[in-house]
Amino acid sequence: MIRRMSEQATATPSAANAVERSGATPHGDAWGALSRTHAAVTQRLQEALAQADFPPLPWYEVLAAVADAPDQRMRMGDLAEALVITRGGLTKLVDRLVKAGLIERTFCETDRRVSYATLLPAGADLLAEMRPVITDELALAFSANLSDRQADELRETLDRVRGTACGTGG
Amino acid sequence: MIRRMSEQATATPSAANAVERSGATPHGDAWGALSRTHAAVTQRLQEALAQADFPPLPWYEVLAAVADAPDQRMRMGDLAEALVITRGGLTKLVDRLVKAGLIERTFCETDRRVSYATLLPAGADLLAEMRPVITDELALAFSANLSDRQADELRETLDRVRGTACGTGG
DNA sequence: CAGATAAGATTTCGCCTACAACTATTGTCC
DNA sequence: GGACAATAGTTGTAGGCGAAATCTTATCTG
Repeated sequence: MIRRMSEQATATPSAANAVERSGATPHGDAWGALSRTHAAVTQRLQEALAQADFPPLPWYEVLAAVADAPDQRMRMGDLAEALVITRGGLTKLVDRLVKAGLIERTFCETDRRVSYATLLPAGADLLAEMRPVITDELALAFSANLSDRQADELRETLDRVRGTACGTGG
Repeated sequence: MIRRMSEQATATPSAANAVERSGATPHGDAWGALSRTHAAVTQRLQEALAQADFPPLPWYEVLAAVADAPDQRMRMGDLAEALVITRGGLTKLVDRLVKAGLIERTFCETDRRVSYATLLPAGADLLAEMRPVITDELALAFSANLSDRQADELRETLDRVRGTACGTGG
């Protein structure tokens, strides 16, 4: 592990004094703000859900995504991509929701490889209860500070960044 | 678990048809963009580090934070807050870095409760190697799409949101 | 139609993180 | 000065997530 350490650790000790501060660049700062803001808001959402005795945030994300999809169902792969988690992780996440009776697995008849996560009434009802909690917290964090116009600009800016982060090859 | 389900699931079945789309609000959209962008960029950074045979992203964050601190050392609690992780989690994260010889634990003589994570030369050198990888990826994602001025505005906007998310009590 | 290749999903495994309980030190109040 | 609360870190435990291997089904090719 860390093969480069033994190579360079003693080779360039002067580097220790020449460390550039990452915060020196506007982009590094922007990334730091993005990262910390995401963490802070996520924490808030999780706390709010826990306090109301609701399931954790990933459950909400699954329910919300599936509910917004046509026929209130989504292919596992698409759902994983939407939540930005791996398919393996999603499989088990969906397992828990199925066990809780919130969604069910349905299967495609034309292509028997694909399976859907399909919303159940209990899931829709729970989602309806959870949404206000999330919405209120987001309103507190965003609406309180940003006009609708600003929020929209923020969204657009972030989407642009994400587009590059996803599309452009490394 | 999920006590509210049994209460409401059958009580308000009509809610299933009255689900509001979270994407309908500008703030919900902004949050979605923030969340997905963070995930996408994080993934990029992790991949870039792994591809260069470097330690994972949290290690970089520790090294960067400590390197930027006065005397290149930070109290555990402050470090945990800076990284937005729990103190317990940080203890073990620091354990790994100590074991790898990148940082060391030092202690405060005036208050013997506090311990510092202190940068070692090997850590500084490794950081110097890792920084370009991170910087390049961030430049790709941010500089390519945003002017310095836009990046700065983005940072300010996010900080404002974060301020509310942290400060306002829930 | 048989074999090869690709795509979708699941399973196995191990690491990492949060949560809660615990220890040790410091501060406060009477 | 001693009891109690508060603060700083660590530890023990459980659970979630990612990486890679596996299994099944589709599709392509001769």
